[in-house]
Amino acid sequence: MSDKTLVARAPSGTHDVLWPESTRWESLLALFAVHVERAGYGLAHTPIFEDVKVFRRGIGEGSDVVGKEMYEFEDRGGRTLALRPEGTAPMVRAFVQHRPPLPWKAWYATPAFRYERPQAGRYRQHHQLGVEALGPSDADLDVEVVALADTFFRSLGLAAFTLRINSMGDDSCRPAYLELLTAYLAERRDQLCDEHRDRLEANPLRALDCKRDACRAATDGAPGFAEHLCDECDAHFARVRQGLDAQQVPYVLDHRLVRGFDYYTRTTFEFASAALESAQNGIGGGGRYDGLVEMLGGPPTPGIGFGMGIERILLACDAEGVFAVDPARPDAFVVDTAGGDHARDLTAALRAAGMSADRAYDDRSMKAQFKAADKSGAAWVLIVGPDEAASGTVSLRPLRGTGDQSTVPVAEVVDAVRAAIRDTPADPSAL
RNA sequence: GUGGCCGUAGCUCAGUUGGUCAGAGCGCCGGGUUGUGAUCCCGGAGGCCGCGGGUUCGAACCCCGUCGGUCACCCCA
Repeated sequence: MSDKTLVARAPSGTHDVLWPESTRWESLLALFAVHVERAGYGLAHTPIFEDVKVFRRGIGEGSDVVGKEMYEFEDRGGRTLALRPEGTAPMVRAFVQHRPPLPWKAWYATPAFRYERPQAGRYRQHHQLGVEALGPSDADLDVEVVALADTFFRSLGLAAFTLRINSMGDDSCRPAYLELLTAYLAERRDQLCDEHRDRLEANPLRALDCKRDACRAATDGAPGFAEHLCDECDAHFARVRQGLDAQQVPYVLDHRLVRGFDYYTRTTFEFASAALESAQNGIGGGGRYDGLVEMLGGPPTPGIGFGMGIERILLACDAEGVFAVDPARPDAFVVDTAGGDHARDLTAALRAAGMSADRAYDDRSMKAQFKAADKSGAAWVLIVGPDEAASGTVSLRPLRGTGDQSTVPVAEVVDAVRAAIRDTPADPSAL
């Protein structure tokens, strides 16, 4: 393989986001920020790598993410670190380290790394938006978090998605339920698929969300966690459902919903897009993790949060034909066939006055410069040819919409463009 | 990590049973006489057919490997 093909290619499972797609990302981030900050969540940045123990303890040694998907490495000082595979554990680590006042409500936007076989909607570096709320065990906080995700998706225009929720109980009711489930599955051990027959004792919950027909049949009548919660968890879950109903957030109860991380307790939920053909249709998910802060060395502190995948959200938007973002168009484009001084100085003057301006380079023909102006989507073209240069003027011509070309003295150009923009409809494409 | 499919110009793709098969559309660049774009017309640049090896007189077309993509599984955003 030549050096060229070896180097000029993003690593497998990673991808570049260039303009104009990056404009969509920016918009998505901005919308998310406004959405969650309105609910009191503040932005937090944490390192993209952490001591590997942060993930091992929180997510769980037995999980696939920790067991076989982490980008783990040793730094020059001999520390064992890992690129973050998800956003919650690092945020909780930051909470434990700084102990901000409760309740602590924070949001994040971060890359996440998992060594998996790439396919559409599944990348080795993908990007997540999420929130975490620490402190209250109040079920209304669960409702707030879930509803925040739901309304965010809808604000993008997404409609073809479903929300599934379940309760994973807590320390006081999970052992008994696991025993019940294990006993039930043990009686049907022969019906389970190979994999889950082997994992029955280690993690019986996994069999519940197995997609193979054998397992599905065997688990169809299995006891659901929601029916075997302790009184406290049962009341909590009831309050959550009541709140979602009141907020008119559609959901379905799914006792098969088992999330992959060990830290989840009580409420868990997942959003899946029905518009995505791929098996990678999960666009967001999360849950309560009342024991995680302690696992990472902090005081007993309940918490809940969600994470959503930017790439998958955008794929879902494409599939539904929503959330198209128009790239920015410059206010003015300077066409200069009189040497280039005016293109250089006029764009600078316009930018200094707070307007956006662009130009062509390399002394191209007038036709070429006009083509460039058109492609840029500029609202106005400022023309400086030999005539204007000689008379100290600039011709101002609307590129979209109606209006005649006019000529103004160079000294008045900035003001003239400012006035012209003010009178131009905000949406040029509407013309 | 396991298995199926795929990999031709910037993009979307054609390329008959291996022998003018290196092409089209879009995009890009230039031109259509004297300074005005998005339409139209003409012309041009651009690809060692992912990469490496093999079979053959000869391979984009066959075989092997490798890299990448894609689909399913696993798991998840």
